[in-house]
Amino acid sequence: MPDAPPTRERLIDAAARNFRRRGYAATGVKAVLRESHAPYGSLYHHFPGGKSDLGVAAIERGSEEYLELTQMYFDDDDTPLDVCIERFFLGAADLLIATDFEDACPIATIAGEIASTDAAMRAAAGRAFESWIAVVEARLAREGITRDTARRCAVQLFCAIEGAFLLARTTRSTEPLLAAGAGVIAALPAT
Amino acid sequence: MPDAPPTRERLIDAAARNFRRRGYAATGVKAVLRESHAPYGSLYHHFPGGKSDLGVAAIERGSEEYLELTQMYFDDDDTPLDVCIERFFLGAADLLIATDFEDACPIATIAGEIASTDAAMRAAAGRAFESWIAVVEARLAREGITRDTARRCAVQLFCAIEGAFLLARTTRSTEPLLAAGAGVIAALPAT
DNA sequence: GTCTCGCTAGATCGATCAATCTAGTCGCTA
DNA sequence: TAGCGACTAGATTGATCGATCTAGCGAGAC
Repeated sequence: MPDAPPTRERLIDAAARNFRRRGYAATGVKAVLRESHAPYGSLYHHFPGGKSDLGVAAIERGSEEYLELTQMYFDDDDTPLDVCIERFFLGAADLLIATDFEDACPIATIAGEIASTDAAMRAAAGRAFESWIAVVEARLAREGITRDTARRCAVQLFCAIEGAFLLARTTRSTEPLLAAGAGVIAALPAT
Repeated sequence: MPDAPPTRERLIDAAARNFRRRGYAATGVKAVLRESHAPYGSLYHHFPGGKSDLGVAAIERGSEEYLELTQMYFDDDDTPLDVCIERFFLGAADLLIATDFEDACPIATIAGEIASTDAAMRAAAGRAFESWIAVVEARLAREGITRDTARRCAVQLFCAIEGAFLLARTTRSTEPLLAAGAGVIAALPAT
């Protein structure tokens, strides 16, 4: 494997994109293969567990992407907390507009589908949420907010944005993202 | 159409249950037919548009169910608003526990799957959310909260609970529901 | 050189998919 | 009782599903 984007990466890319937009069950492995210009053999070489393994990899890929995005917004302690939150939700709204309400959370659609049916994928999605929450929780702690409250506010923030993504994609409006962001800021403990 | 629970109702029941838990794409019409003890002919007689028509009906069924639930919590003006909200989220947590994290929002899983692929179902899900929001918005208005703020808080509440449902099912924990509920109460305008 | 092995390649498999089809049953009206 | 429309019944269709299979490529080891 010299340098170019290798087959395994192309497979995960195509899978993640399709799973996020169309859903896990609705996306056939053949479509993923076609998009990534890979044959059957490659898929089952890199992912012996088949579609489910590919799903886990796609979730982990999305998890890392969104973790970096979250860090970008919340690890900058020079920006006031409420501004970080506002920008986080506004950025999400911009992304939705830019992709015609197709790309929102990279793992939400999959997570909803397989929460009750695939333990491995469910666990991967759970780890993703926890890693994102940890970033915001740490920032809140740095603001001097107590441990329990920081945790609660961080969890609340991701509940708010995930729900807002769902309502926004469903109603084709960014209103939910704006309302949810404002709500999270309003619920911060008084400093 | 006389009175008894006819085939059409059994079809919608089975479809709604399966779509909500396993997802729309992952549920075959054959499974729905089997569970509702109905033959192919009946499905395409009652739902000429096939699976998609059945999906719309399942969303509308779920929409009505959850509308009634929301009204049960928020139309009682004798109970203080924050208590209504707390009970709403606690009730959701109880439901998740009781169903081993299978039954949450009746339309969330479907909505996430088809938001970018099926206009009719997406519109039905959008109408559902709007109808639920209207109930809470009206209650907030009755509390003397200004029109804009009432709307924002109502939207925020459903963002919070939908996101909390997703995180709760994914992490198999009711913590997100408790955190989200507390957040919505904390974000209410001071009275 | 030639052997090995990571990887590509795609034909092929049985199962299952949503949907269509013809046939038949039942209750109502005339 | 004859006829009609609403509904049930399920065999069948072609497409597509995820997965397995054998075959071969190409670069490094020795």
